[in-house]
Amino acid sequence: MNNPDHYDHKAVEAKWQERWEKQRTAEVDLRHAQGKFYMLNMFPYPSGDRLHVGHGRNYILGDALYRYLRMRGKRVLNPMGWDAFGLPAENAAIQRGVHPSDWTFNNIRVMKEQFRRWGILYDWSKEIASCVPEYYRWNQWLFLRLLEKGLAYKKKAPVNWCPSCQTVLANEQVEEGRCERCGSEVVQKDLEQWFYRITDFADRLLAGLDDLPGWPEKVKIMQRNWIGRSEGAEIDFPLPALEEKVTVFTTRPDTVHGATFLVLAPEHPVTAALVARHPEREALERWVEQVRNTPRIQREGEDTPKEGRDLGVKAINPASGEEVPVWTANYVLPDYGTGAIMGVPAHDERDLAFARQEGLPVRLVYHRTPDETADSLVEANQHEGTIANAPPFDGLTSSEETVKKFIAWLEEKGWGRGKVTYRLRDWLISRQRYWGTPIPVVYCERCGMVPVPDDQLPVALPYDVEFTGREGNPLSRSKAFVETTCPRCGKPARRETDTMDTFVDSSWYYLRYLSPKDDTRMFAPEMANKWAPVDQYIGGVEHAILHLLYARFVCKVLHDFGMVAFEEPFTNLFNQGMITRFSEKTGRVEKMSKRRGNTVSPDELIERFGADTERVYTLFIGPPEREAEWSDEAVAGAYRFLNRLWRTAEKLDEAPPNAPSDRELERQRHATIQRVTHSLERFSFNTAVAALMELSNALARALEEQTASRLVCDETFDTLLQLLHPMAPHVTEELWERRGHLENLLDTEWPSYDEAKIRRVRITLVVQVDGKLRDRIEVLADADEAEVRAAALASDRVREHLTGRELAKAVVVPGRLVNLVTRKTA
RNA sequence: GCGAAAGUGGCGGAAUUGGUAGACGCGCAAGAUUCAGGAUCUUGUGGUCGCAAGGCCGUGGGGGUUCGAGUCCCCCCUUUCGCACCA
Repeated sequence: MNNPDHYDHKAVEAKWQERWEKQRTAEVDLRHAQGKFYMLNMFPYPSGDRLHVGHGRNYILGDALYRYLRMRGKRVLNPMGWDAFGLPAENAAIQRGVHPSDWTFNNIRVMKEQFRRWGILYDWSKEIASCVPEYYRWNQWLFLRLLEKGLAYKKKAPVNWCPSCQTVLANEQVEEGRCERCGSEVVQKDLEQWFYRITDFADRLLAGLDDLPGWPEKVKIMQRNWIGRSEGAEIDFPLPALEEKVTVFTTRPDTVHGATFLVLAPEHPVTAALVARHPEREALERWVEQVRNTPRIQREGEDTPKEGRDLGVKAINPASGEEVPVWTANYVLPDYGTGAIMGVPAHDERDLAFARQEGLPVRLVYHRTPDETADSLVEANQHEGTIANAPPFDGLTSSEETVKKFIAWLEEKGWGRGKVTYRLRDWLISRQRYWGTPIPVVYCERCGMVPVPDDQLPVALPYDVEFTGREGNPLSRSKAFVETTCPRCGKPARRETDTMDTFVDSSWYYLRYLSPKDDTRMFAPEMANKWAPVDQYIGGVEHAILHLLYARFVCKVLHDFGMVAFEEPFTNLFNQGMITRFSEKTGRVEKMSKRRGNTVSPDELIERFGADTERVYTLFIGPPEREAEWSDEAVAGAYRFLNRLWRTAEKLDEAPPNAPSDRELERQRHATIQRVTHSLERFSFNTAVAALMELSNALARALEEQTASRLVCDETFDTLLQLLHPMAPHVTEELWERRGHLENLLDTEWPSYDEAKIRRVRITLVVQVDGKLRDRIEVLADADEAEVRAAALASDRVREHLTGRELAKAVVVPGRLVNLVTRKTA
């Protein structure tokens, strides 16, 4: 590249990357935490695909922030690691015959090199990978503690099974009835599975959100919805036929008198009992089976059509004393509330639809008008009116108070009790796959399930395993792994072959960075309490629920164990938006991905324009929290900008010793420092780059027109390099060095601005006619009296109202807001 | 259906939070350079009327508050995202 129009970005970038690596620029001695700032990018999964510029946005953003904070004098820890367990590694093994471990470490090598080429500074001395025994043994250790406390347990339950991935999925991993990873339709299976009791923490997870002002509102709302707290009551409906009770959950116990039927989920145990004694038993069994295997959730839009069967017995509504029929229907979910509801068609849309469809009676509790009847009901009456025919509550109107009175009454009568229900389910952590953390328990014929003792950890994955793609977990076919002895009695025993969900790995990794090599404990609490919680966490919104909820849960557990002093792992959270681009395959602008064939390779981009160009363009593309469309053409703009900067450096010595408009360039220089500083505080990198382009243009113009002095041009240029460094680290370091500065640019102090130099005064002229306010005129000018006058005089609006003589007489005081009261002569 | 965010030139987007709308960049146009293309540089670029000076219109639509509204209030429309039979 001998073209004089371009600087040699390849040489410059290689030079600085090598120097940063050699000097271990990003390494932090964790023993000193004075002025600490812990920032963290979500650690990536080392998949076989090379990172594209869409991924780059995430890391470039983090690095720019890192460099900025460092220049602000913070002691910044910015570590990186690998979320290295997971399905793709195993699939690669099946498809290509590579061992998941070898495949993963090779990918790590490749990705690490990509980070280097972006000029990203991570403290690699703290690197972790979740797939090594030194890491995952602590997953096992934590599992054992949870088991001791009853927070980990095994139960047989209907679970989501992905037939394509051959494993179960957590609720959080099912989207619209499909596997979030491969898109296959998920089926329900009854399996023995391991769970973490996250539901015990539902209230704390909910309350904790209020202490996170640094989190996007959107994420907090999503978590609140996911936890789905609702207050109401459980009510027992006697079922004489079975000599037991059916308990329902409702948020509207005040409508209990209007319950004209019960509906049980098809999965409800009482359903099974009633089906068994039903005359049409076989037909009903077939129907139940079919409902259970049909996903409840429709693709989009409408609800699944309601379908139900009369189970042929009556229950007793305790409030009204009436007999009500007991049904089972597909619109009642088995795992919410008690899996059974009271049907109150008058006051619930769904119950009304079902009652109308099946010809079930409707009974009003609340009346909006005295003559309102059940037949006149067009749609369910949700919240309005006055109670009638529901002694002893007649005359009450719908309110929280009324609900409380009903609950108290139900409790007094022994018919029910107040109850809070959550949508949140326990976290299903078992996976029937090889490439994950083995669950450390063994099964002994004599002792049953026995936890592996701490001193036998880690339970390591065997390397020598066959990956055939046949059904079942490859781990269960490894004799060397499965066959063991009982730690309690020494008799032959079998190991658990389920492995843990990879979200277990990522639920506490931020703590491991703080003592990555400690082989005596999960992490060092004294370090954790010095450096954690994470001050700034950066990652995609796709983790708004899964990862972030689990990490918050585990943090609270560790807090309860006395291992950390805090309850929330991430103080500030930033979700960067996705990069999109037109896809030839789909014909639409979509998220950049290999599958859609719309990726842009940073390797080629860096080859042609350099990493700094990609960085500047990526940060300039738009507000980082929003989605942005990649433009192949617009990249050139960033490239031109950097080259112009390079050329400007060569012209600096042409500036004259003295020049007329120093003041204007000075003003702009200080204003730019202010703008860039404020922009970076708000993650507004796009406007920061714009401000720097403006300053760069102004400097180039001043040099061209010889209007600013050498001294001011030099100062302006140095400031430009400093402010630009977080965005374009290589080229700025190179220019900085060439200008004879001895210290690395990254280690310089962020420039400060002089408010007095940049102040523009806003002057408000109040125009009064005969003592009455007529108009108020604002004039913007530099903080100089003469200029204020000139600006005021130049204002058309002023001329409309005031004569020149009046203005000349007026006293102008420089300041933030100045009133210039005068009177208009008619 | 519920919840949240957002609608500004041909495009991505600015607007010191009520004070010169369209910064910065892309694209486009003209010119310079070049055998040519590309690259680079300079100038121009919201719409409209005008030779020009300048005028008028203009931030999804309609009202309102204000000397002044992209910004505040009310009513609509559209788009995106999240949740969705949660009783």
